[in-house]
Amino acid sequence: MNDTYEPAPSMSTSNKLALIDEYASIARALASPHRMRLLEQLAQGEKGVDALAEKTELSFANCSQHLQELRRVGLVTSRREGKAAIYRLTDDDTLRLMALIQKIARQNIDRVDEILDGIAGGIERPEPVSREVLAERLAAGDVVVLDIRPPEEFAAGHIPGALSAPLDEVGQLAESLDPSTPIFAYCRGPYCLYADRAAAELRQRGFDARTVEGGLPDWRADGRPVATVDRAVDAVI
Amino acid sequence: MNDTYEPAPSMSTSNKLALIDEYASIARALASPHRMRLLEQLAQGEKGVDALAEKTELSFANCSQHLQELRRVGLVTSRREGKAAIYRLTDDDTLRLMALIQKIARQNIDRVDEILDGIAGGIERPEPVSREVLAERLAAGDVVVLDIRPPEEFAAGHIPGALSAPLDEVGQLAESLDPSTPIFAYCRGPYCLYADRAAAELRQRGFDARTVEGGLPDWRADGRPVATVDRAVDAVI
DNA sequence: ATATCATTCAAGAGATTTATTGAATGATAC
DNA sequence: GTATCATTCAATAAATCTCTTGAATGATAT
Repeated sequence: MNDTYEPAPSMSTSNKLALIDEYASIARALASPHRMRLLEQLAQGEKGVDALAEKTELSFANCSQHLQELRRVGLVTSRREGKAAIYRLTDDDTLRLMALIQKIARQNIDRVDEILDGIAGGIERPEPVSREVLAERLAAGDVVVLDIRPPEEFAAGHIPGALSAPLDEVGQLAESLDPSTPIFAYCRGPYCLYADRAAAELRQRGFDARTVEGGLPDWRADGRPVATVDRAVDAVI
Repeated sequence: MNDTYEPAPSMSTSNKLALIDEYASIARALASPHRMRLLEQLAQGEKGVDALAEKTELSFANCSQHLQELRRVGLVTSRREGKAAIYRLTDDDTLRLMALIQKIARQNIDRVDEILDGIAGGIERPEPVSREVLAERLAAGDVVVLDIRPPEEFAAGHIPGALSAPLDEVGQLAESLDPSTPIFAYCRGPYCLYADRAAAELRQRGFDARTVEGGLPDWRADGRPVATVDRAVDAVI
């Protein structure tokens, strides 16, 4: 950009700035709702460009360009499989980054509450229940436990006895539930909002719905049992 | 913004998108080298607008606008002190977010190496030394340990026996060191690049300089002793 | 080789972001 | 009250990003 007469007495400013530019470019890659949605899709498992274009309702070329941008900064990687290009998140750091951003968004309570209130209808949110309580009530059988994550993640591992209830289908599922039975909802973890959104919607429909502290990873870390779904072939890797 | 005719059958799409927009806007706030530099400055401690404008070489109004953008998304907060507006990072999550982005940048080894090689001059980077080895060599007294963090952080706590060597001053300090004595450099932690940059520069000058695994927080977590600097009044909070 | 399909590249109009300028605000001192 | 200083606001031109279009590539099948 500028600097041409840099005597470089110590660390040269241009190198320092080059690194900062690198940081900024990673953030820039995340700074688009479309790319964020692409990452959310990829968080559920690797997908081809066509599937992603369809899910995100982006044009083909546009979707491809966004994916390339994400790849350029190392947030996703791709491989070819025949004619198809399969994209996936590079590693857990990408997930962690998304989770951290979501956590910060949540802590912007003032602003996010305006949005969440659109979901919750102004009803006050109850405290999450601990995993210990969840385990007790689950053993007693007097609660319904919902796994709000995408079906792929549910299949790969879930709390035994939980029902798979992807966010999109919570409303539909609610019609078959008894409103007098409490509902505990969980998702990916403390920074994931799926369970919050689902519980808010269920409370709005008159259910006694609460979220669970932490998500499946925390449950697993407690040393508690995890169930998987055996599907036709190798649906679970 | 838009949506007026949303029957909201289950989770309404507009709420979902509103949240994703919120995430993206947080990332967008980070997606500018200038704002990233402002955050780096603020990571060293709270500062007024004038100090930040000077440090980052931004015009006053421009600096103020960038800070407002960071505040808008909750990454920093401000308070008034007389006529001055003092800004600081909202909480550790902002630091964590920066660290994670830096880590991802570092893992983009292909690209970042091109930049780091500009610092390292193509010399291969040795493995970091463990904190255990550091403690032994420090006790034996046959190494120089450098703390590459900003002076404020050094004052608040550092490895006993370490010299404060802010990145900007490493080159200058090097002139007073014996090139035959190995140098161990540390900074904030595994995702902070200060020590890497300092060690690269020192190696380029002919020193045997290596980084330490982890940073001061890890050292502290090991239960090892930490020294502080007592300054005039309440420099250390 | 040719055809076909999925993906990528390249270029341009349109929208958004940025830095600058100069004026407005808010807090303190007189 | 007025003056002064630090900061913020508002408006504009320049730079950048985005999406669309249509052509180019790469892999497979015929």
